Amino acid sequence: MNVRMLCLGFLTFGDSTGYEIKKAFQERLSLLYNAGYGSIYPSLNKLHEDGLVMLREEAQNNRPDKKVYSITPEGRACFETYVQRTPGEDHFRSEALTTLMFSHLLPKEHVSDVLDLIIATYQEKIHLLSEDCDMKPTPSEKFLCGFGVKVREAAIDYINQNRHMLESCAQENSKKQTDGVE
Amino acid sequence: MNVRMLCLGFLTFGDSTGYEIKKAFQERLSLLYNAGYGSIYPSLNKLHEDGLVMLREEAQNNRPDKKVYSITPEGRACFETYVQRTPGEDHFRSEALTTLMFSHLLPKEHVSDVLDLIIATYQEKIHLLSEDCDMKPTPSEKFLCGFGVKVREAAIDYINQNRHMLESCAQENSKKQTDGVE
DNA sequence: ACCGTTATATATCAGTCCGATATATCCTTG
DNA sequence: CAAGGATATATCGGACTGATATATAACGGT
Repeated sequence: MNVRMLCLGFLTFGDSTGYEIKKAFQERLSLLYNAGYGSIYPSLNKLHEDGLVMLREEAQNNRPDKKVYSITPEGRACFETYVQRTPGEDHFRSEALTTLMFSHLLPKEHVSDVLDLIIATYQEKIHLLSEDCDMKPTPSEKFLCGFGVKVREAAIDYINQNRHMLESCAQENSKKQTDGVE
Repeated sequence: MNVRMLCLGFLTFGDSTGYEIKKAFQERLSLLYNAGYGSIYPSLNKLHEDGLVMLREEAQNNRPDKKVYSITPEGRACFETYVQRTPGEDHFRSEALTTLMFSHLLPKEHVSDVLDLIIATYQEKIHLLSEDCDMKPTPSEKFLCGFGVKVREAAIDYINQNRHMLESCAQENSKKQTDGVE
């Protein structure tokens, strides 16, 4: 599932510009997948080349022409086939948790700070998602929203219950200067 | 946190070859980060150019020379500074859940199949992690292992409790051929 | 009135990453 | 004795990220 296919997917909901597709990624899919202009505009060009979308340019006063894309029958068929394939595996990447794999090199304080940061970040995300959840237009988005909340709640619980495992193997000496015992 | 820095990080545990670093990614960090040879070998070259690692080549019978890398004092200093930065945000990407954002285009059966697949995949991962957890050498890795289990358990619970939200908005008509009502 | 920020709207580019592929040999398993 | 997996290197195309560039309108604050 690459950005190209997801652009095509968003166009099944209706005509759209690159700019609007970017917003759709952010508002509807950012929990699972995100894409920037650097991926979206080239994707739309490629889809147009391949005849999977059509393009009409709308002139605007003192702004770049709006390029409105719409999906063609071939594009729709292509996406429907694609979306019925067996999906690949999930990927999770966390810089914060990765950092904690090197607890043996870190002052104890920093380990605690990173854990607190993770919890705070998750909590804020939970807060945002909980507010949004009811307003989401489709059941799919409500489902996803709830998913994001539940998983983060479980993560916070786990961290609170097990953080001592990491904090106890970090370096005791927090000061690197003028404490010279070594 | 890119592959280059993580290679440097693994070398704080001891000297290693590119091949062994690949294994370390897989065995110790694959829950959070994964890297292939296509990233690792160029990273090691760059680190060597920058004087952050040293290289000694060990000749072997009928095999490519083993290139054993070791971290230099500059490399160690660089990594310790790097690892104390405030870490960036987590990223989660799921092709399966992304697929489900397009439930309105999918036959009901397929939605159920994808949900079952997600659960089965998570359950298998939980099984593997549970077995491995006790054998992990460092507290950091035990912590992470448990994290992977808990989060997936929460995900499975959520999916089982809420899957009807997705299944009810999928297309009823499962057969696309020779059922021609439309 | 002015200034900073956000929103609209396009596009490109360097750096980075992923997955596949290539090469070569040894060891294990059926 | 063949097939497949482990050891060990390396490269390449395609894809993605984040930053940057270009313009202008609208809005709020001082």
